[in-house]
Amino acid sequence: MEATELYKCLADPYRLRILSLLDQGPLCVCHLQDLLAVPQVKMSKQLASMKAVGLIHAERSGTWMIYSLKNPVHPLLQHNLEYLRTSASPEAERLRSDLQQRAQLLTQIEKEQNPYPAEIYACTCEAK
Amino acid sequence: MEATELYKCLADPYRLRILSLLDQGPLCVCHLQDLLAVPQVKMSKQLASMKAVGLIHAERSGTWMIYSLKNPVHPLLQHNLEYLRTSASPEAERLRSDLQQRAQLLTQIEKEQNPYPAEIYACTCEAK
DNA sequence: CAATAATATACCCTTGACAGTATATACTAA
DNA sequence: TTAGTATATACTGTCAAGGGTATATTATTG
Repeated sequence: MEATELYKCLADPYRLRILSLLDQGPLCVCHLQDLLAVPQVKMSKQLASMKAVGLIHAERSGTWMIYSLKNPVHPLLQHNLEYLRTSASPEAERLRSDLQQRAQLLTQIEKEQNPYPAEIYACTCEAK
Repeated sequence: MEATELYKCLADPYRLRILSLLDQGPLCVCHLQDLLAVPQVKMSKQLASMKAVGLIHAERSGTWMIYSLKNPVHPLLQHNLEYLRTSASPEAERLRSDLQQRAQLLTQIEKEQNPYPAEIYACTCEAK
């Protein structure tokens, strides 16, 4: 995949946030919808576009689709995510708060009564 | 400047090449036109757009406009250019060949009879 | 001032990205 | 099979990016 295509993905705040989240582990579409607070259709299309350029990968689990970064993770993507994770911009702040919310969501799924199948939680924990 | 804006700039191959070239030192529009082989109007517009978001900076010298990266160079840009400079993609190849051509152009300007004013050459050598 | 060189802008046109609505698909469960 | 849930796609409209042509601007030179 070309650098230009990757930059096009990174150039949208939502796609950037999705990639940042997926870098921590797989998530299903409904998780991503909740975390970013976007309508289903928008999420689905953003994911489809990144899948089309080979950045991410989808795997069905029942009615759920589990998305993850494609392996091996594009080194330029990794590079940028690592940078943003420690940078000081408002965008970077938001990425960090996304990750916190993700962690909360996962513990909630694990401990409380569970709207999502345990299978997905398991999936989000193994390095894909 | 927001990361998203920077990524939008990087998402165009020509803008990426321009930024890569300017990272080595200032250049005037006509140099950039020659190096990238694009029509004057296109170059002028790309430069204007990057100037508008505060990535680059222009300074007049006679009839010439000398463009340079704005100081301090955006660390995320620096990060990406450094990465691309040593990566293996076809795009990275092109960036490297651009830099070679730039070096040739500069020595040519220095040694042979000179279509550009020495002033500009001087300018391209000082770290802005 | 006239002519020329380098660069920028205005204008028009085409194309692609994105949003929203509705509908289709894939799967599960009763 | 019917209903329901999760996700994807088709369709439509809007808007911004980008290309090309022509023209304007700014400075230089004679």
